[in-house]
Amino acid sequence: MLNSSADSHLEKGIVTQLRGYLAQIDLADDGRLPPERELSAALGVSRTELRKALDVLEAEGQLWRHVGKGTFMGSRPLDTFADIAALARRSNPAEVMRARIVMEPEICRAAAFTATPEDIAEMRMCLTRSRQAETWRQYEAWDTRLHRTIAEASQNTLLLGLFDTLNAVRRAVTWGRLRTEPVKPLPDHHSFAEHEAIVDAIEHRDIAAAAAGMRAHLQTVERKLLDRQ
Amino acid sequence: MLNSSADSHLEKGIVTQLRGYLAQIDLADDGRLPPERELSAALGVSRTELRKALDVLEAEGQLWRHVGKGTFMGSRPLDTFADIAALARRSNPAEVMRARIVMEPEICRAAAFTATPEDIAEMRMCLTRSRQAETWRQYEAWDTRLHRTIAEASQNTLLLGLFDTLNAVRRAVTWGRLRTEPVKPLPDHHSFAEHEAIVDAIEHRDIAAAAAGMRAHLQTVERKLLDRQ
DNA sequence: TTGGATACCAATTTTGTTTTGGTTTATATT
DNA sequence: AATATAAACCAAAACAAAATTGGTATCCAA
Repeated sequence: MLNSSADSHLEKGIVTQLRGYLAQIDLADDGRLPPERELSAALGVSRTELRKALDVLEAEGQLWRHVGKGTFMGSRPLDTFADIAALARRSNPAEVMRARIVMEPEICRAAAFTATPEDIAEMRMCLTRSRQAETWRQYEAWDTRLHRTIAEASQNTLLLGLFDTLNAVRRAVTWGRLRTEPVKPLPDHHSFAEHEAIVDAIEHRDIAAAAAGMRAHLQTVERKLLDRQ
Repeated sequence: MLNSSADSHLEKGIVTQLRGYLAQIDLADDGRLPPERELSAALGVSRTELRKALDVLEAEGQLWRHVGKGTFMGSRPLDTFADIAALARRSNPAEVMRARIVMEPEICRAAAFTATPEDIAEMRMCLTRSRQAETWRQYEAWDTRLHRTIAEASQNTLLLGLFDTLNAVRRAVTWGRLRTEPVKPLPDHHSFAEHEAIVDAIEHRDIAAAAAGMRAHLQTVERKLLDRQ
């Protein structure tokens, strides 16, 4: 009654039966299909045979499975590493600057639309404090706060969240050589004028100038950083 | 509400008592101090009075509190919400589209520089598969994969990480209205031609066209999304 | 040897309970 | 009248217990 060809035919039969079943049911929003125990009962096959059929479909890339989670149609979601530490480990200062140059000018453009007088007042305070800074640490604190205030002013919580993530990675990334420079920021430090140009542009609702100013500023930072001045 | 001198003297007494207590105990390494109910008993003060004293210290920035968590010494950690769920809760579809329009065109520009032939081959496969899609679910899977392949091709792990974060938020955000559209993507769906224009630009190393194509594509998506209904 | 039923495992999700800061209300107390 | 106290209640968060789920091994039968 049974031979090898009949066996494979039987298995293929279950696979096609499963294919039909999957095509007919409309699965949940996340593409999850019933647990194996239910599915085997619904199809009238043993769990062992069902799993063989699922193995085939998984090998074809039509579905993916995970213990405790379930079985899902489509391709396995790629491991999205939102973990700051993991990101910082794989990244480097050059990438951080690239990412800043991608994101911050556009965030700044949005901020020029939506910044409130309070936002701008806080930006101006950051400018003043950063000029008064007695140490590089203080300067960086006010610089960081200025950039974040601009991101806040965009009034887009998602962009702000992405900015924060980027910032956290920036802090976590290993920068190798550090401030060998003069102990305190000199009055003619390039950032001062650039920062003021940016805030001016935001205050005057000059969208293009705001974005361009931020881009120019970050490119200067990048150049100073990578060229070793 | 103003206090008489006698009242403020009393309250200050509790505040100083609390200060002494906090100086003497060695708190856990997370800076957490005992719950209010314990603390009030330990100090022999009613919870109401203790809370007034804690209000003072909190206003001074010496500690911060959060329901369910507890009371902690030091300054409240800057709420850098890299947490996807928290981000999704505060965000909305409009912000997601804005953020995509900010990030993806620039990522696409970078990809046009650095994409390998293998990257481009995978993009082309995504194009083909998305055209063959029999359901919206399948289409979206290949659409998502195309966009991520482009992000991968930028060869910037940080930008890729930010892209993944954005994508995770996109999936988690509540979209309200759902597919009322035809059961499967029609052959003249706008995305097909737009996607192909983007991949063509990347393949020909046309940096500007790649960025512009992606921007145009996402703006079309945004328009379709927000205008209708 | 093959297939089926069963039990078990570890990862994960779901559910329920406890804890915690915040708030209100009734009752003394002065 | 003003205010402190105690108690109860709330929602957010943490914590713990239970139920699911894919993966695997075992035993049994055909």
